[in-house]
Amino acid sequence: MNNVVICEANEINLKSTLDGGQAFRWHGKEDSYRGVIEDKVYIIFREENLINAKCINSKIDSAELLKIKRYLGIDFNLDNFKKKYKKNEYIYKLIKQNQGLRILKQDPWESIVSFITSSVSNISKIKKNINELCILNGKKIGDGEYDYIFPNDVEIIQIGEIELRKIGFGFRAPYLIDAAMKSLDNKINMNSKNDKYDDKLSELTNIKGVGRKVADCIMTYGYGRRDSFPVDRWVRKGLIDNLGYNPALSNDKLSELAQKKFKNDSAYVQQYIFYGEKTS
DNA sequence: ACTCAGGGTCGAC
DNA sequence: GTCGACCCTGAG
Repeated sequence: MNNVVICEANEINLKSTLDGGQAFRWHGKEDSYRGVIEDKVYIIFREENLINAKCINSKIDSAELLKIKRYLGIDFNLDNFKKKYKKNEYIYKLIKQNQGLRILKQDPWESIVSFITSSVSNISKIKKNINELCILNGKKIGDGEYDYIFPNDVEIIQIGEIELRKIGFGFRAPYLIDAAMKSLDNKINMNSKNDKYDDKLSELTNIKGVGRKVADCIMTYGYGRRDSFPVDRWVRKGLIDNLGYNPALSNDKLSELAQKKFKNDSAYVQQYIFYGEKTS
């Protein structure tokens, strides 16, 4: 189990990034988290002023180091982003307060399942649902409580709506089955990079249980898009209370307007508003 | 024991 | 565009 250095400690805040509501399978606290990326278990931790990673399944070579960095979104230049919003008092304050908060690049399928699950739920319940789903699927890859591979579309169909309801997915259970069927039928492109936003939006909102908000989350965290602006109740509050948006507007309309204003910074601006409003 | 709300969406009007 | 229904769970 070799340690590899990911970056300097001030480049990424592990707590807000790994356990702040964009991913639901990282367990730990403050400076050390354990979780699964694809089919391997990693521990990502701070030591002195460096962020390190180790893998319990195999040695981390240079290709795998790149994979981890890509997952953690280390390539995004937070300094430039911060400078750009120096004149926006509210956004600048949030960026300073939450230095090192990054957007992860997760697996599209896992994001689809996770954010369908997130509807009218809360982070602790989403984590509970998602982890029980992985445990039920049973592909264990380590000695830890949560060391399981995420179920694919076929496996979710095999588990079935009844079992999903039994482990607490509630009305979201049939939505997950619908998503799995569409994935299996190749109705969802898992590799799309340069799709037009509106095309990707309609592809995703075709899935039952996926409206604009959930689709925006999937595009942000699963497809690595930066032009999507998910608006939930927290982001709504931030936009209205602090950026002067009209409280009469729907979340969908707010998302559309914010996206127009922030363009390719949309995802990051949203992330800082979400985290800031939720933790204040 | 009872109410309330949590990273919304669906279907019917 | 508006409105009730939808499952479950932890907090107060």
